[in-house]
Amino acid sequence: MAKPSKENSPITEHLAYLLAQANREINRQLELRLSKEGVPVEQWRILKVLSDGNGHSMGELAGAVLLNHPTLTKMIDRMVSDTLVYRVQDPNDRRKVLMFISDRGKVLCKKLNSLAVDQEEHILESYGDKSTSELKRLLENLIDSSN
Amino acid sequence: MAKPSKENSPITEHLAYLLAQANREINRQLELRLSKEGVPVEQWRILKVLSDGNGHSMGELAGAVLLNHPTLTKMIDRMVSDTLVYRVQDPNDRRKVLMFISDRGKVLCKKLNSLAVDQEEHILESYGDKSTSELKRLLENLIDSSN
DNA sequence: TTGAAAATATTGAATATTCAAGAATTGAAG
DNA sequence: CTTCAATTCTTGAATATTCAATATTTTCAA
Repeated sequence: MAKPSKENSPITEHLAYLLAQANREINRQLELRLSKEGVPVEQWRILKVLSDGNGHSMGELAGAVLLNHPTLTKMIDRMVSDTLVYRVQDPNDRRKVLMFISDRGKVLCKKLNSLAVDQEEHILESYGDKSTSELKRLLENLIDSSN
Repeated sequence: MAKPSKENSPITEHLAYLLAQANREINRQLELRLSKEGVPVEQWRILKVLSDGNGHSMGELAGAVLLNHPTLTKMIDRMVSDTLVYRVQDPNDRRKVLMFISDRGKVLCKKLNSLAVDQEEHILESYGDKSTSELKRLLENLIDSSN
């Protein structure tokens, strides 16, 4: 009897693959909803983080919304053109730029939040309340243990 | 006392966000290992799927390795240049192209598999055996329930 | 205080991905 | 049969992302 070796196990059994697959699917669904407002998922993330009303530096934002620094800069450029957010130089550290959400951004963010909540509720229905919260817990732990 | 409304919950509590964050982190780690052989994660996936020795059509492959069709075509072009894989027209349906792994591809795939297994073992150590298998199970269910 | 190193954000060129259109083949209805 | 729609893959142009280099400001040690 051959020993079961991980090297030969199908890709569908790798955690990295399962995460990628699940992420792709859930993200696709969310994308579909947000496209009603013509906004990519990343912009929703940005608006949501900024909607606490505080100024957030680019570096901080990049980490929070899971984007590389230059990618974020260019996305913010577009959002500034659309007057959803605006830049202010940090008075305490002039290397930094603080990002703020505009009134127009707040209005859009509300609409997007409700579309996103729609999706979460759809997941709860088909996947179950218990599984969902258990999955969230495990993901949080995984993220913590990876730092 | 204000009602706790999902619309205002921080982004870190959304399943879509947790999945994206976990995926990004685990993928980053895997990327780091595979970079030892100078191979992107997607190419490892392709080689792994093809390493069953059978021919796989482009459409089938695209689904299995989580890539859009045109993106896969261009990645396969590179891998053909590197003689890791090769194309054969499907004799039963000449619209299709069957992809096969080459001997060189097989050798590379073995090295990559062992790097990937290293990572899985590293996760098992820091995150735990039980959590990992439970997380995998939940992810599989989520994926199933999304179809 | 000054000068070198570190931190922060942006830019431009190189790469990669995506969208829409095209080419080839098959299926199937009339 | 034949023609028209559907399937499969590729291509080219438009977009987006990334890498490396740059500019600015701050920090901190000498």
